[in-house]
Amino acid sequence: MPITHKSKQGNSNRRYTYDWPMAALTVDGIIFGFDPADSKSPLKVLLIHRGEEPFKGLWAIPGGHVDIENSETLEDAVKREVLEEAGVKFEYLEQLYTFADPHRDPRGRVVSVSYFVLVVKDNYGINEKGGDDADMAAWMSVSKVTRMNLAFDHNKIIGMAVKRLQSKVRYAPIGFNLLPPTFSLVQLQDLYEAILQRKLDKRNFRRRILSMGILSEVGKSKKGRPVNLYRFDKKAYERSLEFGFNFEV
Amino acid sequence: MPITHKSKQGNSNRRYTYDWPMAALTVDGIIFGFDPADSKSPLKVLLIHRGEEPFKGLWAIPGGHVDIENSETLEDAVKREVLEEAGVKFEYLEQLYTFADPHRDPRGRVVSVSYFVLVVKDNYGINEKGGDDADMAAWMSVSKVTRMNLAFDHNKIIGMAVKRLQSKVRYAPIGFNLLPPTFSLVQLQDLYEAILQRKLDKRNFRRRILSMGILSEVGKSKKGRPVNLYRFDKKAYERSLEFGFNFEV
DNA sequence: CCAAAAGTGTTATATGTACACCCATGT
DNA sequence: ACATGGGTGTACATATAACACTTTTGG
Repeated sequence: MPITHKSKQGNSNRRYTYDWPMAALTVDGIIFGFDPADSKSPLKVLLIHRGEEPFKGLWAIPGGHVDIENSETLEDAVKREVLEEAGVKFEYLEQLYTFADPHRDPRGRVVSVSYFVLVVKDNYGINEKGGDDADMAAWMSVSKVTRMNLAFDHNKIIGMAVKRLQSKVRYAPIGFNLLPPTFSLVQLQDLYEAILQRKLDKRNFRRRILSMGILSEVGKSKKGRPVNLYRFDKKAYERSLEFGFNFEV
Repeated sequence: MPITHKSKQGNSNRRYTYDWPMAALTVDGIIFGFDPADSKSPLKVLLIHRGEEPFKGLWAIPGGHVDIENSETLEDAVKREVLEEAGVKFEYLEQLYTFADPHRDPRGRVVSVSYFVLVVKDNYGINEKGGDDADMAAWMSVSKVTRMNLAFDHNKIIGMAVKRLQSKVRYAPIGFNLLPPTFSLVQLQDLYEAILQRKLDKRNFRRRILSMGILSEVGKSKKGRPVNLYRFDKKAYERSLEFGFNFEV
């Protein structure tokens, strides 16, 4: 039975006893970022290089145990883990799916509630410790990651997260969470093209986005040819919602 | 990182001890059924009347513990609980959301993975034990349930399930799982109107559904005026999918 | 003056939406 | 013969999709 494990520490405080075996509860955060500098595949996901077994040497989604003792919520656990393991603060968080296959972790029954996280990649302060064997964080292109062999069932998890991002970005204004507060329409379109993995018509895209009335103009860029800059106007968006408005790209 | 330790204390009952407190893992099934006999509010959800504390006397969603000892999957747990508690076999099952608020159950930390279940209501064999104090199952109108005070956080759960049903029924052919294998277009439209809570135009609805080419005619009803009967043609639907077809109502 | 990237309208086609009467049956 | 509920087509409005050139700047 997979839940049986020898104890390693002779004197650990095993103070908590139950009538039945219990599952461990963890959270995982699939952290997406957008890096315009990589014009080939700007959509990134943050992974951790595992320094320990199981799956030592493979890349994995950041995550860890929920602190039941301190009544930690799942969302707080994700925030904590993502900050600890990846040094990242995020804008947008949403529960993705719960993975609970009995054999997904060779150490025992581990239930993972996965969360879908969007960050402005500029804000990162991740631990990119060169060739070190310890845990190390890195932004990797989604297109590359989906062809890698990841730890645990993390290929499946990332696959689901990417699908969710692709579908949700089309009917909810979540993409803005991947951009700095102020952005150009070209940047926004590049973001959508990276996520949806197809080219969009420039004029149709601009007309559609602008006609929604959820962007505010905040001036022009100073360097180079003046570019119109916008910010996402959350207030205007919420006002529109009340009149049955539907965001849709 | 030790996760679980199992030990026997004495010979009588097995005790399981851990280094940290653990959360209990349960599943809940929000079971929807469609009852054309109730023309006023035909969309039903199956609830259990609680015979014990906490929340004794209130109605709740059927559910229960996952059998970790026997490496039960979450889906198997839902199937088992729903069959045990409600006597129902179902057609369609999908994970809805994981509810894990630290105080959602007064007895301790309980994480519930909820599942969204569709059944053909004719097939039921539920325990409707009159005025008994024991657990008792009943089909209740969704419109009524959303105005009742349910046990635990079950109002929230049902609210989310109804929203999911409403959105998903529009872009996936899941509604057919609430109807008998053979049905008329009028029945199908009644179903959609009950779920979406608005009237649909008869001619537009029929044209749209038939033009998808995912229904097969299987003859006419014998009693009364002849009514065209159809079945959902899953094969045809899947073939269409490969050519980029999108179900949408 | 040339390269690079931002910005801008019009037209054809497809899709969605509104709407009212006839027909077959059981009573 | 009448009440009930199933069945059917058209016209108009709106939304989508395809398409190429001009402008502004820095080098």
